[in-house]
Amino acid sequence: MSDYLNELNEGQRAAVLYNNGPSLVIAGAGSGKTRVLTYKIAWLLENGFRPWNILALTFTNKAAREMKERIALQVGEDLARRLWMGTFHSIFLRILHAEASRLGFSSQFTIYDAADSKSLLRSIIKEMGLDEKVYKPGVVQGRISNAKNHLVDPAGYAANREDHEGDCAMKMPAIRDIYHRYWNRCRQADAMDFDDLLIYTYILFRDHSEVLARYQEQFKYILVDEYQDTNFAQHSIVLQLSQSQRNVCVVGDDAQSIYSFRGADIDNILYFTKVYPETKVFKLEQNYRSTQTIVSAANSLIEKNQWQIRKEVFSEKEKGDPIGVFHAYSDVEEGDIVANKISELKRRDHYAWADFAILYRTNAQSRIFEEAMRKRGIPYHIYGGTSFYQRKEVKDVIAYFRLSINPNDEEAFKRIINYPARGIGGTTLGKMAKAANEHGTSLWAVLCEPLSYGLELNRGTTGKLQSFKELIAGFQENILQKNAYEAGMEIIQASGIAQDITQDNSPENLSRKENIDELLNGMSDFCSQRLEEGDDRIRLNDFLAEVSLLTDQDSDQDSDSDKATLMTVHSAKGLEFKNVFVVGMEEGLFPSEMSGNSPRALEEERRLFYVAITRAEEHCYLSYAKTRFRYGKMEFCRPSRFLQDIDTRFLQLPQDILTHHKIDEAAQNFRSFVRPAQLSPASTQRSLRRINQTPQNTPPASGQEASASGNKLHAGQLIEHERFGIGEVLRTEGEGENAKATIRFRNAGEKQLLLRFARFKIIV
DNA sequence: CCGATACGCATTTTT
DNA sequence: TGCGTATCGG
Repeated sequence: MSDYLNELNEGQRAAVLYNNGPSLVIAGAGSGKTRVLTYKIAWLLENGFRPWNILALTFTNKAAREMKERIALQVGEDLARRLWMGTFHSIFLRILHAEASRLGFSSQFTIYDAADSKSLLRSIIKEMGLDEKVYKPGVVQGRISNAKNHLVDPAGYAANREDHEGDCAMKMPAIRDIYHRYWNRCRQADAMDFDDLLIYTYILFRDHSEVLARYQEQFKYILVDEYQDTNFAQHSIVLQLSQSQRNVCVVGDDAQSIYSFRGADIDNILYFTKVYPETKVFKLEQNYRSTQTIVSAANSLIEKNQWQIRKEVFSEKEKGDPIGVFHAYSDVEEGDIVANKISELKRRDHYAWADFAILYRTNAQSRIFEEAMRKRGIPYHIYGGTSFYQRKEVKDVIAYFRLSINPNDEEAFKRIINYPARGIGGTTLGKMAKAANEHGTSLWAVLCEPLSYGLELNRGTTGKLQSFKELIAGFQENILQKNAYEAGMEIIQASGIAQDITQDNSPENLSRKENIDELLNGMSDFCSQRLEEGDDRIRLNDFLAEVSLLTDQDSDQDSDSDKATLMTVHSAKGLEFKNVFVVGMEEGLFPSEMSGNSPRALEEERRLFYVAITRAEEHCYLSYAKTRFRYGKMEFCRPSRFLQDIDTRFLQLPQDILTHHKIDEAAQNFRSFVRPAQLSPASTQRSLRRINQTPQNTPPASGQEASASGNKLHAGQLIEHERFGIGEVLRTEGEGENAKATIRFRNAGEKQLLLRFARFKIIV
């Protein structure tokens, strides 16, 4: 028996060793879930299962890659490589490539990304003469995506009264027709969108029992990671595949289900035991990541949810410090406080910058923290800009690749017909699109024989179309003889892209060139890596298949450098940091106002907060601001209701709450609240609640002491500035209109303010 | 066909 | 407020 079993705790070991039918592993945050999965696979490999008999599904390429690496350490490269391990989408793509003909697709079908699919929908909406203001492509896309995630095809959608009534309620009765057209146009283009990879896999198995039987036979053991994030389609396919052998192990944590807006259905995990009544349930409750205080605080929070699988997560690490709560006067001050705290902690406890993360609910919040960090020279790194493969120049190049592999790819066609500019404009394209639609064929077919589709073009245009056609036709013939890198090189040169981006040395062009070079480098790496592994699938179509399911999260760019991390709570899932700051803890922001009064949506927000807190290993801080700029206006904010969900025994309320008390009295705008210093937990809870009852739209220090010219300031006074917070007056100079004061703010440093403009009130 | 200006609109986003 | 798209003028 392998020694690694000794590295597991009792619960983990039981989960690894059980393989007599379905099992559900409820893995609390930080409980060593990945460890269980990897050891379980290692164990299976050592006990008679062949690697190709094991199917392991994840949600991200990164998760799959990391798990593969860890398994390789246990059982060796050779075995690990032969596992069927990957994301739902990539594994199903592999299956669909092999079985495409049964579904009426070619084996080289294109994958439409979200932008392609939106653009196609936009064309369809226009063609149907519908108002784009009413039929917003994004909303329509959401409806269709949702239908597909629930395995509803266009016929099913049209037949479903509920769906249609929903559309009508949104004044979009034609969605079912759009869906129908969209479906056919994708088939016409030999293209599948991300959701199609799931629904077509389901259809394949549903309608071709011999195919299903073959895969059921092959996959003798199925494992699924992050099961709480599966949607109905994914859940259904797992059931299809596991039906006969019933060796399926799903792992997840219902408390971390935060992707319902993308179709994830928490019920899949909550009711898994209803689908397979003989399911053995394992709970991993020991947290190896965080201090006891952090774990207890998180427990006390998630307890408030009603839809969940109860569990007792505990930690045996040290007790640790309470969770610090900060409040700021403005969003800017919040940034200052957090940045200061980071500097202070680093100095005090000798942390690396990379030990810090700032987590926010929305990307829009990042800017303020960036500025605060930059001001202090703290190196940081932001997750979640436009990813590499979404950059225009990269998409353009890839569109050439796509069209060369699949000439029916309409979106690729539209993208490059006039890039680089070759004088084929909207008018011509419009004529072609009209002809293609009327004849139910592709733009490419029209391009090849413009005359037989009755296109009226002048001679110049005909010539331009002809040469574009020849360009692409040339690629189609050539590129499959070459490897991906050579093919890519040729296309970039021959298409005129290379010339277009080297025309001048403008900074944008330089960066575009860099990106294209990076793409080429990636292609070269792709080829050499596959060759090394003895895999000769290194042609352009192979590259495309891989790259279309890749996202930026996968490229671990400058992870080696020591930088603090700024990201949304969503993107922090699965990560951990020594010190975590969860910022913007305000009503309307976190929880988001979009969740309204829907209890289910609110519970998801609470789970999101749970995810945020449980990222922390040693210290966790929460902060909120009283005012915040949103949509160009200053808004008043109340602290998040979630702050009250955490047992105050685990909180360290604002240290300067005394001063705040004074301020609020002085301003007579806020009700005073009990001093927390000498309070029992219960009454502190009450005091926190009082904060929340602060009238929502109370103006701040509405002018009476504000910056009127008669206002005399003198050194030693304490003031509260609208944006910089509390500060002490160091000195004043000048008279009347030119009167200035130098003020040392607690969190914003020293500032010189022209009193005529400064917005503040005097505290003492 | 490209640039400038206007308008409208705004969570979260593993594939 | 600030960006991305829509439309118009050169």
